[in-house]
Amino acid sequence: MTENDIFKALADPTRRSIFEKLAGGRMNASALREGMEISQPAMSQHLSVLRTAGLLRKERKGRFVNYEVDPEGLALIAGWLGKYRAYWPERIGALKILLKDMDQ
Amino acid sequence: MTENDIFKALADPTRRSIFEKLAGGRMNASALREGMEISQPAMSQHLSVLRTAGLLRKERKGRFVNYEVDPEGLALIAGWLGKYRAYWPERIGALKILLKDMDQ
DNA sequence: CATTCACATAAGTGCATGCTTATATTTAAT
DNA sequence: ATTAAATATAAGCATGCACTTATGTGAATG
Repeated sequence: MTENDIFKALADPTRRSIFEKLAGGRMNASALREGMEISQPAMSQHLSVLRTAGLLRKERKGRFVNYEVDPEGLALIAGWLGKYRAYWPERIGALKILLKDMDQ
Repeated sequence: MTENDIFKALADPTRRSIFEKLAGGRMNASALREGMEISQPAMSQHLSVLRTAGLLRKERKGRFVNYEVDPEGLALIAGWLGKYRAYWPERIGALKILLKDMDQ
């Protein structure tokens, strides 16, 4: 779970799609594949990369495995972004919210 | 200047180092190379990737070319991070500590 | 207990990517 | 004008990476 793992994991558009899907709530690997035109092994490999990076957690549930967003990874990105705070544009709402939360 | 360009650009540790150096202020390509053990063409190529991604701006100054952080790219990352705001809060405390440590 | 289902792992393949050396380009200095 | 300095581009190469097919593992169901 390093900065490098995270950025490499997110460098792939398919993995970002998977991550985005999971932002909607926990889901198993088969459900994730629906409407994604991706093979089962490919999905499994992508999930492994995202998990190793600290962006996802997994939890076995019988013969299914549920995946969910792991805030640890997001915190690391936020930390990285925080280093460049001096350059954050004023107009960015999301950042303003982040900034506000961090200042408390 | 797409989300994909940005994440791919940041997936390389050398490029992240270059970007971090530039966070300290504008600098030309030769100055950036100092203490980095990287060839001139490699640096030029990295700068090109970062610029295409929208993470850097360039400005010719005589026979030097100064590079500086472009907030546009950071805004895009912030926008991406913003989509997962629902998962931020629990970790904001740790993030605050992280940022505090980095300020020293 | 045998089969089926959900998922993981192994091994191989083609393309992307970061490097190299060589050369071009642009501006400054002599 | 010539030369030198700063940077960019070209072409080739080696490694990484996302995919494939095939097979393994672990759990439910009949």
